[in-house]
Amino acid sequence: MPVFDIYQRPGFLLRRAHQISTAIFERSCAHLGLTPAQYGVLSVLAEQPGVDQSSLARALAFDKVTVLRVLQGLEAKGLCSRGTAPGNRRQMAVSLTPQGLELLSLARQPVQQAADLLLSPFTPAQREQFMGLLNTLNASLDAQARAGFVPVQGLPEKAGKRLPSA
Amino acid sequence: MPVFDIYQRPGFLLRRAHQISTAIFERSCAHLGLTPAQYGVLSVLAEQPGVDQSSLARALAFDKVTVLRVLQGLEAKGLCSRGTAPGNRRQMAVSLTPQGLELLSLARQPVQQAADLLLSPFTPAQREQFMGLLNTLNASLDAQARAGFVPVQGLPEKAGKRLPSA
DNA sequence: CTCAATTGGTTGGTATGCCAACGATTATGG
DNA sequence: CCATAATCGTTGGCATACCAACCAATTGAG
Repeated sequence: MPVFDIYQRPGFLLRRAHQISTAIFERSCAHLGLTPAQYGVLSVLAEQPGVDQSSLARALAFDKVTVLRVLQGLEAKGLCSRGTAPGNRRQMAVSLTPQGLELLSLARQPVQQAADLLLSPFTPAQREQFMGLLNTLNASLDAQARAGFVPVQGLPEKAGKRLPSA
Repeated sequence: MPVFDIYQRPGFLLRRAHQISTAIFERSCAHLGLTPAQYGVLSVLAEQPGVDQSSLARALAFDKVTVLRVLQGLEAKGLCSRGTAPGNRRQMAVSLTPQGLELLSLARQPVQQAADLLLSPFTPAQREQFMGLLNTLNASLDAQARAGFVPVQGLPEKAGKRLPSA
């Protein structure tokens, strides 16, 4: 009789790893009151000022409702602002406020520390393997996810091809 | 400037992989109306009839409130039953109903198919690597998680031999 | 150009994952 | 033995992740 089989299901291991990951992130950024989702939104806003909510959701593979709620939270804290997009009255143009940009810069270090801690059980070679395997899984099974993913800036490659590099 | 850096944060990749994993699981078990969390609870209940809710939570690394809510859902569907534990009036003894056991047996196949699909992007060697890396990460960073994890029955050779009170 | 299909944002609902706090009960230490 | 600790279940609240449905606006087909 091996170990209780649920403990060797890939889904269970992924759930636990994700649970650990968010705990580490939130502890690193506790002094900033920043969650992983909020950090992701701020990052995209810094890269694409004025994006609409649907594009923002796709850039992070979030549900559009989730993006709406995260934005409402950020807006209440004065970190971003929303307004009807010029040229398309059904879109909302979202941008960082100066405070949002400031907070994002303050977050860089703790976010990096969180990532380092998360990978700390691995050797450098294992880190490469780990990231590579996750990228492979995510790219291959992209279509299985319910939330669409259209990476920002990468000149969305439709299916497969990554690393724009040029 | 490489790819937008958030896309290479391990936390982001883990989040996406977990998102894909749950989507696959729920699609596989949609005809049974079973979520990953519910399947986990049913599995532990089958292994440890009469467990209390806190032990159940620890066996799955769930928050005790999450376990409570999942159990309320399962109870409403007639899949488990709860009652004051004999010998300890503050504990709830939880057990599977015959329907719960039946549903669990019906779930085995789709759950296995979900796991196979999740690992389908990998070669057999990569599957070993992937599971191994996740196990290493989870074991090493166990203390970072907010929800405690006490595996059931597994005789885990990692830190802290548990072996419940006989 | 007009009507149908699609898209963008919102609302409301369910499920998971946390926290803080509470009463009840049990376990511990003096 | 008794006062205090810790534990168990519960409630309420917040954040993420979905779905379904809706309306307003835009896009496309004929």
